[in-house]
Amino acid sequence: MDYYDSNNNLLVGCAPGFGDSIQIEFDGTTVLCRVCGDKASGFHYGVHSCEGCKGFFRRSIQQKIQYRPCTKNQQCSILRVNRNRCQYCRLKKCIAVGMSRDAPTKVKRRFITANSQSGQPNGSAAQLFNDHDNSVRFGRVPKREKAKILAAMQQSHHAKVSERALSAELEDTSKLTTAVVRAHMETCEFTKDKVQKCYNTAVLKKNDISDKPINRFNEITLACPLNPHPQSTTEDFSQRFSPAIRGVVEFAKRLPGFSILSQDDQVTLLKAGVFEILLVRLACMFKGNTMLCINGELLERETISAHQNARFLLDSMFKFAEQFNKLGLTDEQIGLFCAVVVMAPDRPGLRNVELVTRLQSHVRSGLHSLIPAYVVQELDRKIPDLRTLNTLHSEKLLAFKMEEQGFESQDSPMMSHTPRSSSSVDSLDSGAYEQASEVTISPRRLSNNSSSGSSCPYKSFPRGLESPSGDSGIESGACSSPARSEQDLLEHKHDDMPVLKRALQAPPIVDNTMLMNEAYRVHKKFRYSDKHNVGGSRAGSSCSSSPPPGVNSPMMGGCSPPPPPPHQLYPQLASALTNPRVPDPYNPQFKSPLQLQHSTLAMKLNEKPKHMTEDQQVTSELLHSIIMRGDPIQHGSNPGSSNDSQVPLNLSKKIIC
Amino acid sequence: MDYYDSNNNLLVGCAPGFGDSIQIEFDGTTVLCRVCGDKASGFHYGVHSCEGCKGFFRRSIQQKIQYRPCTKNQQCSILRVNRNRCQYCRLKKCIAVGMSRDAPTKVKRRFITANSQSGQPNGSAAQLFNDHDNSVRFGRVPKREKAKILAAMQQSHHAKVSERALSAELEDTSKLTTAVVRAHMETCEFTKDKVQKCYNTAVLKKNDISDKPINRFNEITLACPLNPHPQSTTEDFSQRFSPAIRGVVEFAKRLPGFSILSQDDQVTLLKAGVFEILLVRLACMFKGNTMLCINGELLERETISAHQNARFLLDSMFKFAEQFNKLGLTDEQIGLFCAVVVMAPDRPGLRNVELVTRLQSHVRSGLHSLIPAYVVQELDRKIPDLRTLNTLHSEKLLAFKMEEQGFESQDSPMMSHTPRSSSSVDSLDSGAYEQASEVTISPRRLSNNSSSGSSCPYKSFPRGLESPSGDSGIESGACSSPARSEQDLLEHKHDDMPVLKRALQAPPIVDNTMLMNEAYRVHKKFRYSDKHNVGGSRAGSSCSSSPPPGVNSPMMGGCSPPPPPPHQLYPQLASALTNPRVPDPYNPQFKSPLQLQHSTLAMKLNEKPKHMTEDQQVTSELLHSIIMRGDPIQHGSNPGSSNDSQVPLNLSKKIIC
DNA sequence: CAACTAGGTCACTAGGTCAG
DNA sequence: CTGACCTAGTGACCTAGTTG
Repeated sequence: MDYYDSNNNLLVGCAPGFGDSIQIEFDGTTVLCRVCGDKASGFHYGVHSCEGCKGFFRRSIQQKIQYRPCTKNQQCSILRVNRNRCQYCRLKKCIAVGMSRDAPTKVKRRFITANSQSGQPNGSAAQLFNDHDNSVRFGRVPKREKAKILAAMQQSHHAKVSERALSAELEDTSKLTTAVVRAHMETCEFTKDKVQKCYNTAVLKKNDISDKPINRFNEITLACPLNPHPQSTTEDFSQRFSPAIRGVVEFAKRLPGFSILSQDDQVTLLKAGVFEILLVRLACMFKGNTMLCINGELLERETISAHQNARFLLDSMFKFAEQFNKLGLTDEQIGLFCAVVVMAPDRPGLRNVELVTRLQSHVRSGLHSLIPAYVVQELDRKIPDLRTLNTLHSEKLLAFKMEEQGFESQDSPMMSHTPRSSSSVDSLDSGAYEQASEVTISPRRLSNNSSSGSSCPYKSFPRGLESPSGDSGIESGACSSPARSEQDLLEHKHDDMPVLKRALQAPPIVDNTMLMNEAYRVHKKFRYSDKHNVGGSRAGSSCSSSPPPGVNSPMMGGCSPPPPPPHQLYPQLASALTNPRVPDPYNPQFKSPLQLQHSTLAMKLNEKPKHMTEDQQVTSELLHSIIMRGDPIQHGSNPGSSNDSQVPLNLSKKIIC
Repeated sequence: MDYYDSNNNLLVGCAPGFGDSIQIEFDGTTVLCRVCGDKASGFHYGVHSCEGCKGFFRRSIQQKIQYRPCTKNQQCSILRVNRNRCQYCRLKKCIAVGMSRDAPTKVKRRFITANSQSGQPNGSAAQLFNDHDNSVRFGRVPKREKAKILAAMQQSHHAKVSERALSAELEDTSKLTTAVVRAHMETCEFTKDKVQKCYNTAVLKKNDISDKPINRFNEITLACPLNPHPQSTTEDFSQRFSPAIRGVVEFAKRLPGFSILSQDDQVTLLKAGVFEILLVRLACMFKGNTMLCINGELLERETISAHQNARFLLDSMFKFAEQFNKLGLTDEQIGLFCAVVVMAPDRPGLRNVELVTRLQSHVRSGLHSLIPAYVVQELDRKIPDLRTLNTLHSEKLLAFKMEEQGFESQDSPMMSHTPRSSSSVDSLDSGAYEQASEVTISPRRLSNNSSSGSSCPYKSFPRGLESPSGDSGIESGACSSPARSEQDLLEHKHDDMPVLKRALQAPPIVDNTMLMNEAYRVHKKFRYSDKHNVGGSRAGSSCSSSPPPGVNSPMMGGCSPPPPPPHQLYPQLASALTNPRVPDPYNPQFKSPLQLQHSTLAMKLNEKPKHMTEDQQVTSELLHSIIMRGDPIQHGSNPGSSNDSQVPLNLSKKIIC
């Protein structure tokens, strides 16, 4: 019982008739504060928040308090238990989640701009600007909104139910193992056989190419996702990189239990783990001193002219791959290991640590069933290495960004002249808190000391910052720093549509309306009163564009998040994340999906703007753009909806071989 | 009058709507510091504490002070008068009682894990995790919580009232004697007649067995609770051992006045005294050079191949039994003597020493009424022997643990890789105080010097520690060290549900709301202000989910601890401790009681995590596991609720004869 | 009106201070 | 170093005012 009551927060976008961006978090029965995760007492300053954060924000803006800047990395996680530790970050978070005295959500405007710039003023994104979204709302809660929340809560409850159902699956190790392995095989383009095929071809190619100028090599090399130094044609680069990432995302999604995590946590895990998984998956692309590029070309280690410091990263990767390959794992075993890596309960910012811990332990037992103990130990020892590489990779990306400025955010001019200054929070320009964006960045440089792979590079970085002191569990044994870097991988600035999260969420479930009773339990708000229009007549009518709650398909499709209303809101990654259980009925017509994708992506970012320094943000941006930019996927056909993962396979095939 | 004014601390879990783990201690009118027992000034760092401990803890964590390790046994009792003697232990205590800068209650998580690992995700322990548990709390105290405290204080007041009522009983020596004797007869399986019966049978058996291989003997022998070296099948061992312990616990509970002690003190007395009582009770099992095992087999002293040093213990026990039996006490007299042993005011860690002293003196006068003075003197001389044996026993258990590592804590992986390092406090992993858990253990080895049985072996142990200096009464004449070892008999790590304590506590009492006025008397906080909404209109309405204070049954049932919410929270020992006045209405359905028992047990431990060195913890763990592991008791049937102690009798019968 | 929220209030606590 | 006292917040409740 406790099993299901533990805070299994679900974050759902509630978008019945309008494509607004209100996010609600539940712990199953109660609406949670978007800032700190405490029980929300209502909708304050445009955001569901608790009394504490409400009061804090009120005081902050009333007295225009300039909190003294965070002494850490301005990335403190804000949770109920520690929300009073750092006022700076708390306010930042408040703003980040959209709190504002009146202002309708800032980000929306941006979207228009970005959209029109992309040369497609005609879209059906019109609904986007209907917004009754998260601006301050007085008075009685509109029925529609209530219905939304109810629906969302039902969905949340559904998650609980499915978690229950899942528990059986989890307990059955062999079943679990099968599921994980299948997820891996179906989403990974770098399985032994596939790679071998490419390899054979590649060797030939290599000979063909060898007479071409060295530049050619570089170009190719850099396109490899493992190389942090993308060439100038970022488009191309990301185009190749993206499917691999999508594969990872898809993999995670198919892991038993993953979908039960709150979307917040799903995103956190993905952001933190995607590169690590990629590393593991791509390990088999390294052989001796050669590296098989995802475009099918084989390169020698020496010929890869890595950018200065990148050499160290490259060497580390070769070393890692070599050692990893030495283990001689089968694809099945690799898959399970990847699952363990994804389900890392020590990623900073995780809300439901306990659940992730449990999930990981299940996967781990699956791993144990497939691998002798000593090998498992070996694998465990690889995890710190992965994290280090993860960090290094982020560092490299950052360095690249620093030097080349090659990545142009398509933002408002404000962005471009202070490319690294603004925190992930856009609303900083909403008045009182410019200071937050004025913090200068001391670009982190990678020291050449080749610290052993299992050390924590973060800790030795010259930052001029206090060493993180026992705050959010960052220093909890394993070095979790890379998670921080990667964490906001998908983060961006334009918009705050929670596409990722929304895409992740399961279809709402009917019934169980009495959940509403429990929402805002403490505050008796949003309490579901059955005397009112529940499954009812009135609700349906007032929610003309959005069906009534409690009704099944149309209602769920309309009033609650999943089958998403705005037609072009689910491009690639988003759709990659879309829950397979939600068939995507939306029209696949897209023109120049690039920009749209961008803004789309952007949406989810704003939703998870925690714990990142400015430079990390830059990294994040770049990665993000890499992920999103090029990936000319057919929208509408939901890659996750088919069990045999046709889409990813096809796509990957185009690229890999 | 002073009688009732003396600090009769009551520790109550206050859990109205949620099964949290906040503990509050009262001296009847004032909230006390959980660390030192001084008057609390408020709820600091998640714990009711005084200004001193608050400041001390603050400085400690702010400056990350590493206090130099306790020169004694790291088990100093922390009281107001001596709290400044040992910073190390003070901080340890602070952490132990749950002080933390943020960290929501550490241990809670564990329970989930342990529980789910046991393969029963569906339980009804749901309420456990609703928590607004003891994490830092700012701002105004919620009404609900205030109500809880009020209720708890009422209960405390009730205790005073009942103590008053009890005083009559205590004053009437004959009545008291009757009650004690009855308690003994009803809970002891080793009364003369019963033993004699077994003895007769056993002699025959012995002859049957005598031709069996020596191993057989060992096996049997080792299963005896008096032998500290359990055989590999701990399950079996503990299965036999456990009922006897339960009998002792039940005995204590039935002692007039015992229930009036704070649960803290009840636990302290029980932990310290259970083995000594057992020794007394089992003395009649020794006859000449033979020992009747609880499984009904008779063994000769020489045939018992005791583990090296255990020989000494065994010899000591034989010697003790011989001398004790020589006194030729009746069961009645033995019962009274046992009562005197339990009510030992010199157990370290006792809060209400004075009350225990008083209770003991009453019992003692009962003893005097039954036994000639010179015999009483003889008995008094036995007490130091008992303590020595207690110590030896603990030592043996420890040694066993050291050698065999046979006892595996079923904890989270984190626990397993540092099996003995973490103190009983789980919150150590909450960040700032790793140091406390990093104390290295110098495994205590039993020296071979066979110091005479009546000396205090503790003092001669090579520990490299300073000799204890007048701190907690440790060297007050009798060697009370065994108490220390035994003290955390019930201690464990998973959880912090104060089941034991809660189980011990009496049902809440109504009325007398003005007690609130007195709480936090010095600090004018929590002062009950009748001008405000007390029994009042508004309060009632605003406290919709929790009934208004001052109202009778529902309020008490809901807002205050005793009728405990989580169904599976009262397994065996816990239920053994359950106050008989609270019939246990909870469903007896249990799956795999082992784990549950374990975690259950675990709960209460964390609540009493004081004064033990790491090795003692190990001992404790083992003992604990012994007690809890095997004891397939039917839950739901409260052993304490029936006056004739059916359950213990039945159980014991299974084992004894 | 009923259902909500911004803002005010003031019971509370983390942290700082400084005599002891 | 300790702990009684102080200050600057914090957040649980309330009220006035807003909206459906």
